[in-house]
Amino acid sequence: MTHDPTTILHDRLMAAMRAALGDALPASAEPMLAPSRSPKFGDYQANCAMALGKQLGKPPREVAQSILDRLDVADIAEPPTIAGPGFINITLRTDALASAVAALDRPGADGDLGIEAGKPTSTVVVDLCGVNLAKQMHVGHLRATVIGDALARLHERLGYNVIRQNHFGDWGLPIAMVTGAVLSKAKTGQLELSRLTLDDLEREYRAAQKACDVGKTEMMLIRKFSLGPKIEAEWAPASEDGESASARARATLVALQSGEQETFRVWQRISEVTLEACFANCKRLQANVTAEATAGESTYRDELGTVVADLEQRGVAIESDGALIVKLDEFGINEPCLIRKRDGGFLYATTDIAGIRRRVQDLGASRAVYAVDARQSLHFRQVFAAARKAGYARTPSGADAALVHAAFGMVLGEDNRPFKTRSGENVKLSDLLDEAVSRAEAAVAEKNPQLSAAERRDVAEAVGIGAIKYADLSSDRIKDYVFNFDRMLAFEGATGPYLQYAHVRVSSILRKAQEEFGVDTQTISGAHFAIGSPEEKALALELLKYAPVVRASAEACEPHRLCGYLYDLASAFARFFDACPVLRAPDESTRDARLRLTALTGRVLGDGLHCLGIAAPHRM
RNA sequence: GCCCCGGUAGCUCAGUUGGAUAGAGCAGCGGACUUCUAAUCCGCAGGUCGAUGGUUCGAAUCCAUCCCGGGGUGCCA
Repeated sequence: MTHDPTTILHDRLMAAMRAALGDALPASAEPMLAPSRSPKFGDYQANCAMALGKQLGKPPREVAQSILDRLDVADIAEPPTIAGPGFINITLRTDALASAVAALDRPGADGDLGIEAGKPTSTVVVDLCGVNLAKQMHVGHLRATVIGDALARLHERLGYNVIRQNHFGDWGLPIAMVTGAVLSKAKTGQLELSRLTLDDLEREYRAAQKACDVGKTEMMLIRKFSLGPKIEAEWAPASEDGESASARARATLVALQSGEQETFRVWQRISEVTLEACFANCKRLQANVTAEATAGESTYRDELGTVVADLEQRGVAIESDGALIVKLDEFGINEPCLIRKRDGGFLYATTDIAGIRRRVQDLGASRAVYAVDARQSLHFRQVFAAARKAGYARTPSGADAALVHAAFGMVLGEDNRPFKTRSGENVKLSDLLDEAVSRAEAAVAEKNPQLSAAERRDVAEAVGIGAIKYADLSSDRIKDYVFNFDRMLAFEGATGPYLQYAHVRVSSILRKAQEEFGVDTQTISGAHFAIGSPEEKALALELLKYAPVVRASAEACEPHRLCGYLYDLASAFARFFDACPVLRAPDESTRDARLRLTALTGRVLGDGLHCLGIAAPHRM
């Protein structure tokens, strides 16, 4: 039997509504039960009477009264009251609140911390990270990695079978350009493959790209504005250089595609070097992105032809101007999805359609989430629609898989422009992490000088990385956000460190309880909850919200909801901490009750931070 | 041109299927430490929710039309 007051009150209200209104009750009617905004309105409020009053043409207060007349909640609540236009305010009985909180703490029918686990699982695929071959990770990847990993963790926590997909950009012409460049430099001994670094690769990538681009824009402008044969002739040699570089790249691509050994081996080595750095960054970010979760675009190379042929054959795709497109007017999208160029080449939409097909048909996803830049929004609308049109998004059971673009905004600098270094370069992710950690270390050294050097480093790592992650996750992901070390690492206010500090205070109390009184977690979990003070009550009510918040956060793919909740919880705990002495409580049973409340708060904070991928240290 | 996303306190942001007096944090001012780690807590002040109309018992939230900012828009990814 459940102890969750929300469930109980919901069901009782529903029953009372039926009894009061009978057949007149609209089928869609809901009690509209929600936690009250302010303690003066009770603990919960039901807002259904106003809506029902409107639908039935009766005064809302009358409707509320007739529901109350048939509402039986005496076992868990004080007598409900009607307020304002027809709000039903409900205050829980303290014994009911205590047993509800106790149920959270005791895995059972309500699950651990109120989250049911072990339900038959369905599969959710989360696209995240999205690094590119031969390129450093930068701030853009930060969001794709941090948000994607948090969404994966949220779903995992709810018992879904989660498959992460690091959609690695390791295929195509630009990739062939670097591969060709590295290959020739390796041959001449200018580069040693075994000592290849990501910095080498990035340098080669840029050089190769420049070599192919040379003269290109100039020639385009000369022709566009008809600047004459003389100027054209001046630029012709440069343009030819660019052309021949591009031709070499195309030749390399052909070699790569046909699996020519030497080229392939170099490409593999480049891939290895890139991913090694990527995994190191992810590990440091505490984002679970590994080799098993990485599926390069190259892994689709044999599927693209099949997919395109299938689409063409079934008339899903049609020819237009020599290209192959999927029209999407029926989805309200004017721009068709281009899946094959006039020259026969495939596009990134082609790969992404194949990606949906793989996720749903092969991996068995009933939900595919993409943590990708909001600028790709049209692209995903097109690709999702095209996949639906093709039937690739239909699961074996015949249901439509949910396709979700968890779009996020840009990271901005203080000037409200895209976050760049002073020289206009992308900021390397590893530099960003280094700086956050070193700033955190300075702060930790100042705040807690007793820590050993080794412990200080560990704490700084947890705090610095946690600060960046919380800052990234805590506002609505669709919005751009301004990156500011001072603000995210400021140890006051709604930050990662604040949450971690709350967790540390819990640990500290529990440690002392053990040291001073020999009270350990076993003993505590047997203690009775007694909700006395307003601070204890507020904390208890906050704890009850945890499970619904995790569910809503995962459902909407919005980690910021959990962030906001954890801040509220940490701050309810801080008020409790301030007002209610635990170890120096007036008597032993109060002490143990408070210890248990403290321990439970610590568990929820730790669990919540874990869902966000933020470390929860025991000291700081 | 068309499409998408934003606009809430000086700054950074929340705001559940429309609900009570629009909430936090920072910055400002004033309090609380022989500490369970003050990386905290309490109080004060701060608002034309971009604008105007509409829908209704009730709108930051829904509808319409504008304004401002950002992004995207058929052969790059």
